[in-house]
Amino acid sequence: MKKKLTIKDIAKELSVSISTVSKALNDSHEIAETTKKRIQAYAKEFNYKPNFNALSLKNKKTKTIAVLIPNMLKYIYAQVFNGIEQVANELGYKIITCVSNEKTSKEIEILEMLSNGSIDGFIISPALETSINKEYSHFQDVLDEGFPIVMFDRIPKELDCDKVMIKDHKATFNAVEHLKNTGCTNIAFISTNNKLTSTKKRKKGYLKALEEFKLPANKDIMVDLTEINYKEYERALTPMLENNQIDGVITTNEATGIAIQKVAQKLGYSIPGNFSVIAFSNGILARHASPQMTTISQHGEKMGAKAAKLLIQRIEEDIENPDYETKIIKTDLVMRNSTKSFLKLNYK
Amino acid sequence: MKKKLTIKDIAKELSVSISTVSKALNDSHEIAETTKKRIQAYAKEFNYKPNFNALSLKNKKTKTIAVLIPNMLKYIYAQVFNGIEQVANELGYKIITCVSNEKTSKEIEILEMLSNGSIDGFIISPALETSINKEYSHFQDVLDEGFPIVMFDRIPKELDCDKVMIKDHKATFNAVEHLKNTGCTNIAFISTNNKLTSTKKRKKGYLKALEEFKLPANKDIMVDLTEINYKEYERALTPMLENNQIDGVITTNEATGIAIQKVAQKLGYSIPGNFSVIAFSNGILARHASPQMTTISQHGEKMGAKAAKLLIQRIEEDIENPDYETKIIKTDLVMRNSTKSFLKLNYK
DNA sequence: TTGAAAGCGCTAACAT
DNA sequence: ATGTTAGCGCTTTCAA
Repeated sequence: MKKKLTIKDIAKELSVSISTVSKALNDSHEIAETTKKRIQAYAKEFNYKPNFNALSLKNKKTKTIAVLIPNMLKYIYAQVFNGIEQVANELGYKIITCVSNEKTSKEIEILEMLSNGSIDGFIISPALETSINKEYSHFQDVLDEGFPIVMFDRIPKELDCDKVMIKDHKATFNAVEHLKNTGCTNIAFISTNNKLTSTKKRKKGYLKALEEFKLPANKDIMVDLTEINYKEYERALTPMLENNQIDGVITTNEATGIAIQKVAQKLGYSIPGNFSVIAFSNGILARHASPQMTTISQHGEKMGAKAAKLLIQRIEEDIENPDYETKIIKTDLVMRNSTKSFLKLNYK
Repeated sequence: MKKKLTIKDIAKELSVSISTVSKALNDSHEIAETTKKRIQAYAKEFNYKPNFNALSLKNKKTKTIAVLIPNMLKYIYAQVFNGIEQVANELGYKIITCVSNEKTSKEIEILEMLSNGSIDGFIISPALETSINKEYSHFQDVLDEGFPIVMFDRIPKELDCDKVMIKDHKATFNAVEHLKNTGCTNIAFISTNNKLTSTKKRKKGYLKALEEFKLPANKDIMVDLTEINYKEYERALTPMLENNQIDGVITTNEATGIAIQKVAQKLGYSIPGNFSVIAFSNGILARHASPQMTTISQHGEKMGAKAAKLLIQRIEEDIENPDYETKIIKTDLVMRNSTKSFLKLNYK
């Protein structure tokens, strides 16, 4: 790598002291206008840039945040990343992006690697393994070292830190309400990770709504697909539709929503004529499905943006034991063509 | 932020000199085994981690690479990111991820921000705006400063640097060949960014194949959808199918492939019975389409992995004017259900 | 075998 | 208005 221009070089070249150069470049009032101009002009001409590591070392601030997510290929995480990126960029922060691949061991490695002054704080959605085993000590360690963390999506309630989350139970409750309002009477629930707290909450909201609206709660039409590859979804779901009179389905992700649509169509149902589908996560699949799928939007970008704002605020206030906040992002039903329309759409 | 443990602290605590601690922690042979053990034990107990910025300042190496992509929401870029991430992680590198949002100005900003010692090198796919206007001077500036760059996907042939690319013309050529082999005789071509070099090459390969296989080349069935929102794709494509006897289509991306499938189905075609589709980019949409779509895989993860390896190699060899390499990633046809099957599948 | 000192690039308190 | 110096945390040369 080519040698970079430093203030020392400039000082020597212009026959002034290093500190004069430093002050001039920082536009200090204690430097004469003329020398300032001279120095600034030189710096500009030769494209001087203050060395990042020297500054970070001095300031004990890197203006860099770490984003730790389970998997960038999942649209929701890419959306969250996008939200974070926008805010970070606006506020002059860089992002170091890391992927846990749903492995606790990888998370530990990453936290270890980054808690050495590389970054000022973390935005994290824990790995599946971590969430299921509730192994949060590595997060706690990092918190104890004084790093601010903002958790999102899969949130350990055991950890005392800032959080950005959605109301999963409310989201499914609203989805059931909409299905009921558009005429569904036998609503199924399909999940893909029933050990995840968020999945449990989603199911809870579903059950609550069934009760509230006096709809039948039938275990045969509550299916969990954990451990089943998405290629097998259709096969796995066929019996449920064959053996039950289902007219509405809620799924905890898009791929499952698509699968159930295909199965229903194969069995002769018409969507949304006599079969409605609402899927969690307003991603790219729903928009391209046939018919386009009504979804529960978790507003990934908004989540990311909020998380980034919260984290950067914490970093910059830099106080010992702050009052941690939990921000709630409202979910929305994004109406498309897998559900009938209903005029009164103000679920709250 | 809490104060971190430094070698100075350890030195004081154990009543040895700073340099002894440094050497002990680096397992230097010039330190007595007993003192080494003592120091290492202490460091371990109190979770000492060498300060990243101090090391980077000293070594003029950050073990960090920048990834600059147009948009993380596009699956292909998320795939490339994934490939980069895996290799980088393996080789002990961090990744700073930046998004240009297809804007040249954002690219310039980002390069400016990162070329100050934050990172050791770049992996870049230029923004649309940049590619179309062939405005590459900001990349050249960074190269001139001595930063290694690996370009992928959209490649400026004007720039002298390492590159990882696919053979776009060969890819479409093979796609046409497969369609011909499975009985298609009137093959359409739909693109979405006809100003992009890669799109031009794809079209060239298509035309070349038509010629080679003596298939009709009809301008009415070569459509470009630049500037048209994906929601309008179906409407925009309907006339072409209505007014022509088309039995095969190649599209330059997945969303367009899905759209043409829907239009064809609406017009009564059966896929792949009398209508075949091959789309560029083996992403998530193709797998969930009805029918599942045959695609041209660009092997995003492989591209990313190769780019990362190449970049890190350049960083670590650190020589003035290396012989830049251009690596070619082979594309593949991923056979699904939007094309008929054909036994002899060895296109080369 | 251990330690003192210089230096990476920068800032800032403290002279001059 | 400008310069000297110490120090951020670390490595490394040189001296003891």
